[in-house]
Amino acid sequence: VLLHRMKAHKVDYWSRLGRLRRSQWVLAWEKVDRAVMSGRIVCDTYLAAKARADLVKSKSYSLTQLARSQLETPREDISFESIPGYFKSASSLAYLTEHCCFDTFLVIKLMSKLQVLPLTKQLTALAGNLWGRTMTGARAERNEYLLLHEFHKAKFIVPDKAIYTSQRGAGATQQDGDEDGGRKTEGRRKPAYAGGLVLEPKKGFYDKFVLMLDFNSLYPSIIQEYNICFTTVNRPVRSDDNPDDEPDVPDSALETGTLPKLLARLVDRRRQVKQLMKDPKATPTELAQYNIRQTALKLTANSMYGCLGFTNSRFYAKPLAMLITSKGREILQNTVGLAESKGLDVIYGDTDSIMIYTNTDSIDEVKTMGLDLKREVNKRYRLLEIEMDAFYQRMLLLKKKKYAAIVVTEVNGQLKTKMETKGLDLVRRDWCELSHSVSEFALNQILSGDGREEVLDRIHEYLAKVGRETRGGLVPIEKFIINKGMTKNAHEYADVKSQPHVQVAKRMIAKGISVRAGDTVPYVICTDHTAQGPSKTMAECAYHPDELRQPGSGLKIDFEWYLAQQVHPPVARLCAPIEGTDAGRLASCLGLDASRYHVASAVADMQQHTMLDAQISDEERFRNVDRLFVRCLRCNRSNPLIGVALSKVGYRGLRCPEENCGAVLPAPSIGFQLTAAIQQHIRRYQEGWLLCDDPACQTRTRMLSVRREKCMNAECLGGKSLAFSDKMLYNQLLYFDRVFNYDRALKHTTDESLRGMLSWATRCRSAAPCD
DNA sequence: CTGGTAGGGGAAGAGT
DNA sequence: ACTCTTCCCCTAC
Repeated sequence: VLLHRMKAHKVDYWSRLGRLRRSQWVLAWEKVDRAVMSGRIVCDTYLAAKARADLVKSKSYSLTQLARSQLETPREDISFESIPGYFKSASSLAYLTEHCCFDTFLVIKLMSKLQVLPLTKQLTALAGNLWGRTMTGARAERNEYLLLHEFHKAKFIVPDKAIYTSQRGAGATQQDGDEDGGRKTEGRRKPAYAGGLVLEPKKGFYDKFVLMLDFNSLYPSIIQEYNICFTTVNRPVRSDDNPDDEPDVPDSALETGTLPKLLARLVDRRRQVKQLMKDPKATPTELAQYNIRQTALKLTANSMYGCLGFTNSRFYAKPLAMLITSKGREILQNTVGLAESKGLDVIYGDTDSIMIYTNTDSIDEVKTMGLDLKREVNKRYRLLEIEMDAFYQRMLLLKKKKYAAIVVTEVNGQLKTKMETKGLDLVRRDWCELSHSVSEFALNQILSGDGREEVLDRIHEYLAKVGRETRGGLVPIEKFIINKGMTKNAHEYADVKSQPHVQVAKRMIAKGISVRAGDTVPYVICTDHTAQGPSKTMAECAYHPDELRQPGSGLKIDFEWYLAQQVHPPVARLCAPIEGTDAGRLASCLGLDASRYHVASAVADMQQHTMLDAQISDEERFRNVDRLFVRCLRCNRSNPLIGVALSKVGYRGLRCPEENCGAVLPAPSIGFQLTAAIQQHIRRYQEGWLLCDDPACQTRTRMLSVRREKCMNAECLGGKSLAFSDKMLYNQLLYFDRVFNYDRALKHTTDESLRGMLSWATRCRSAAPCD
C-alpha cells in the first residue's frame, strides 16, 4: 500500500523503506519483503500473534480483537465500506487520520507486549539463522541452521538442500518417493507415521482428587535417553526395505550422537538460566531477559522432533521421528502398567501424561501417592523424568482430549482453586459466545461441588432463561458471531455450498475486502423469509455481521438454529455423565421440541415396556411399588387403595375398607392424597440417592456422582445406580394410573354389579372429568 | 514453501 | 430414514 501511494505521489527516496538504494520500482507483492525491505527486519504483529497462539488466546487476530485481549484497549472497528464516507468533511477525515495513527501505536504496543523482538532475537542467536526469517516464522529453517552449524562443527557433510520448485503437486509428490505419504487433498496430508498414544478415557465426573503426572519435555528427553541421532540410528535406505518399520534403538555402547548432545546442551543452559532466575538480587529487567532466554531454549529443544518428521526439511528423517514417537507410546504404556500394578486407577492419559483417580479428599495423601509413583517411574530411566503436574479437586472427563477440572495449587501455604478447560466446545472459537457462556455456566455448576439436584435445577432454570431472552431478542448480536479460519483462499475450496465461512468470504472479496488464507471470517446464521423455492443450506444462511447490521438488509438472526445447534449440543455433552437429566430435558428447558431428542431412548423404553406388558403380570411389575394409602376422613385410619376394581366401591364412590366404617371417600380428598403421594415420589427421585448394586457393599451416597458406573467404595467392584431410578418412578406413576383405570378394571372383572358401577362411573367421568 | 500426529464434531452427499 | 464417508476446522499433546 505504501509503495503504491508513494509511486502515485512520485515520492523520492522510496527505496529507503529498505537499506538498499534502488531506482527501479518494485511493486510485486511477493518481492516486497525481500527486495524492498532488504536490510530491515519486518515485524508483522499479525503473524507474530498467530505464532504465539499458545500465549495469545484470541477469537481472531484482527487488531481490534488483539487490542482488546492483549492490551485491554478498545478499538473502534471501521468497516471497509464506510471509509469513503470519512472523506466528506474535514472533521471526519481528521478523525479517520487519528484513528490510523492510534492503530500504529497499538501495533507497537502489541509488539512490545508479545515480546516479539527479544524472543526472536534469542531464537535467532540460538539457531544462527537470519533474524528477519525468524520473524516470518520459519521454524524448520531455524532448526536447519542449528543443525547445519552443529554438524559443521563436528566435521560432517550435511545433506543437500532440496530445491523448491514453484510447480508443486504431482511432480513433487512423486519425487517424495514415499508411497504412504500420498496426499488426501491439496490441503492436508495423510499422516505418514504413528504419533502419540491417547488412552481411552474412563469418562465421568470425579469429585475426589485426580492426580495428573506428565513427563518433562518427552520427545527431547527420548532423543537423549536412547541416543537417537542421524549418526547413531541405523536407518533403512530410503524408498526400499520396509520403511514402515521403525528402526532399532542404537547400541548403548555407541558414543553420544550430535543431536542428543545438542539437546543436552540446550537443556543444561536452560537449567542454568532458571538458576539465575532464582537469584533474589535479580532486577525485574534481568528476570524478564532470563525468562525470554529460557523460553527460547525450551522452544528450540521442543521444535526439534517436529522438524524430523517434516517432509520438506533438509534434515527430514522419518525413521527417527517414528522411533521417537514409538518410544513415547511404549513409555506411556509402561507407566500406565506400573501405576495399575500398584493398584492405582488410571483414568486417562495423552502422549506424555497420565491421570489417576485417587479416591481421596486429602491432598497430602495424593501427594504421597504421587511421589511414590514418581519415584518408581523415574527409577526406570536414565534421565527421563515424570513429575506431578496438577491436582484436580474435581474433574469432568468427557472424551479424549476433552475435559475440565478444578485445579488446586498451593500459594504460600494457601490452597487456591482455578478451573482448567481442555478441548471442550467452550474453548473453541468456532462456537459463538452465547454457546460459550451457557456452557461455562453449566460447567461451573457441575464443578461447583454442590448437590446434583441443585446443580441440575440451576442449569435447567438458566437454560429456560436463555431460551426466553434469546427469542425475546434481548441477546446482543455479538454473542451470535461464529469465527472460522480460512485454511485456503476462497476460490480454492472444492465444496463451497456447505461452508458458511467460505460463502461469507466470497461476498467480502466481491466487495473488495481482502480475505486470504489464514484469515478469520466472522459470521452469523440468519433466517431468510424471502426465500421460497428449495430450502437453503445452513451455509447459505450465513452472513457477515456487517451485512446483518446494514439497514434494510431484512436479515434476522435465526434464534431457533442457535438454540438447537449452538447452545443445546455443547450443554448436552457436558451434562451427559450427570444422572437425572438428558438431552430431551435440556431441550425442553430451552423451549425446543424435546421429542426429537427422546427418540432413541423413547423407542428403547417403549420396546421395554411393551415387552413387559406382554410378558410380565401386573403383580410382577408392581412388586416393588408403594401402594397408595388413603386416610378416611371419618375414622381417620389409613388403608391401601388397591384399585377401583378391588376396593369397596359403590355408586357414590370408593368407600373406606375399615370393617365398622365404610364411609365414602370423597373424590377431592382422594385426589389430594394422590397428588401428595405423586409429589413425594418425584421428590424421592430428585433426591437422587445412589446405591451400590453389590448387596455386600451397600454404599449409599447422594454426591453428584463419583464415577458414573462404578461404586465409590474403592474396594468394591460393584456398580452404582440411582436408589430410586427413573424406571422405578415410571412404574410407580403407572401403578397410580392403574389404580384408577376404570377401563382396564372393566375389562378384567366378571362381577356383574361391579361392571355396572364401573361403566356408570366411566360415563360420569366423561361428563364431569374432575370427579 | 515456511515442524509432527491424534481426535472430536459439524455439514452434506452417497449408499443402503 | 438411516449409516457411512468425505471434507473442514480447531484443538491437545
